[in-house]
Amino acid sequence: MLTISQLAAYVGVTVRAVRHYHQIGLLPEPGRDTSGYRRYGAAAVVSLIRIRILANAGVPLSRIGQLLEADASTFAGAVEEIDRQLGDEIARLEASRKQIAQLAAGDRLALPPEVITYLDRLRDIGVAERVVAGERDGWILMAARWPDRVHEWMPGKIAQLDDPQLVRLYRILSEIFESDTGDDARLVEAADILAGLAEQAYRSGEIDLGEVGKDDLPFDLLDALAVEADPRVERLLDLMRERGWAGLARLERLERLAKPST
Amino acid sequence: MLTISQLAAYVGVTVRAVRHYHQIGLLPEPGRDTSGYRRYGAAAVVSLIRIRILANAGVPLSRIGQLLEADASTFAGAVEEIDRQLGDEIARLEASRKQIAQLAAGDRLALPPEVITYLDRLRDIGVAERVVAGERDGWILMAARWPDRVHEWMPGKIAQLDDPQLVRLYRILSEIFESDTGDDARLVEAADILAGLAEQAYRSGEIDLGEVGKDDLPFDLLDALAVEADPRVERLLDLMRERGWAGLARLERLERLAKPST
DNA sequence: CTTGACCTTGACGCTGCGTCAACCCTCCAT
DNA sequence: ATGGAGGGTTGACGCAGCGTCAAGGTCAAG
Repeated sequence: MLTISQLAAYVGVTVRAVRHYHQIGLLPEPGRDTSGYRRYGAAAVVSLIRIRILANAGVPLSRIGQLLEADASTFAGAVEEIDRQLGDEIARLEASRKQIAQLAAGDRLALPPEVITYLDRLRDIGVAERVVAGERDGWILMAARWPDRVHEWMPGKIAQLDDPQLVRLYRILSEIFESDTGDDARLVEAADILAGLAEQAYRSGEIDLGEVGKDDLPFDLLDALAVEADPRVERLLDLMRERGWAGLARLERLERLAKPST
Repeated sequence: MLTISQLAAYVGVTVRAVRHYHQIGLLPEPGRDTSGYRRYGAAAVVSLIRIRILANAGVPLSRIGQLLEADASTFAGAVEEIDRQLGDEIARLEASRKQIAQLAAGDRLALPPEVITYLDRLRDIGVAERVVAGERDGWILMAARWPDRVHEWMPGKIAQLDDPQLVRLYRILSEIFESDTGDDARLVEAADILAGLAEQAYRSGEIDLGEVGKDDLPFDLLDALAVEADPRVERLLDLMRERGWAGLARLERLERLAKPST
């Protein structure tokens, strides 16, 4: 008769595992000797080995009990199902691996490569890192809402960076948000340029976003994100409203001019 | 400002997950409104998205916090390590899949194919299913102790089945253990044949097991297994001892004849 | 008799949440 | 004003498969 540690050693499992199998009813509790120690016979060794064979094959403990008493066809069916589950699990992990490889390659953000390109172009133009980081977070929001559309938009966005007006705008914004002073004249200047660009886009019809434009939340979030990053953006929003435009990430023409808010 | 369910819906996670991230300090607790509800700004949305990007890539939650604040090289190193871990996990699962495929193919026991062949030969010879099952369990014990040696032994074992004496022995044992009567004459007959075979093997030197023979435990287990399967085996052991042999699975010559035990 | 190795039960820890439970808040229709 | 639906809150258990103390009782050897 074997003690629990001898049993465990023969089969190559831990004592704790054996006791666990007792707890869940997978391996029957053996008789005890006078001092209360568990004593195992050879049949228990065989049972434990068969349990481990299935467990090593990835069968969940909760199913091993049934499998050990199943007839051949039930067994085959169960094995097939477990194989499918293992396959799914492997597929999930391999998908994870691809994801993480992209993380390592990209700007460590898993943004589409076009967006990375766009952000790098901004840096080239001389845009401040804080502003680039804001843009990056904005595109994270966009990519989360419309993962498949973002790469359609980026060529247009990159092309827009050839517009000298836009470049000037970004540079002024960089100056503002890099300094800690509240230089209102600069903000007014930015608002004027932005309003001009909006007017131009509006007339050329570019501003039509299709059904994307109907979902307000992402654009509200983008504006809120900018305000959270720097409260002076609130003032910029006011200035835009004075000029007949609501919002910032998505500019909308106001029907009647709003009074400047207090 | 968003409620927790709006935040969760935007990012595509459950409310419970968001609260979990608060609990483990991965996502900072936001401010509360007058009624105690959590209220989230846009920055929280971005944080949550970034958390999910890493989590979907298989990064454990406990490491995501560090990763989000890591510089580029730290990040790259960590990503590499996580990729290795994912690779290990995938390898483990694929090993499991192979195992389970073998289970489905074999006698649903993961015994080496030679053993399956041997057991089938026993059935062909007319050995009772109970006895075959006993042999099977015995080989499970052997395969657990010497997984690499079993297939070396099987050709010899299979060849032995051509010996008419051995076939007769198996048939007598089948008769004995299929009936519920204690037919002692049959047991004596079996013991005589077995002793004869042992004598023959001993003289031809076949009985030398090398270093395998030095490990008593597996052979003790085999004998115990037989006794547990049918107590009449105890009588068989006695009969063998009377004939100068100890054990059953591995027969050893006794120096001086033991008195028959009571 | 002591020491060290082994046995016992009981209980918490890990991962990433799912799922009650029991209760409070808000808004809308009646 | 009220009631009900559909939010929100904390607290706690459950899941898989054991690892790892804790706080003892037991056994074999020196």
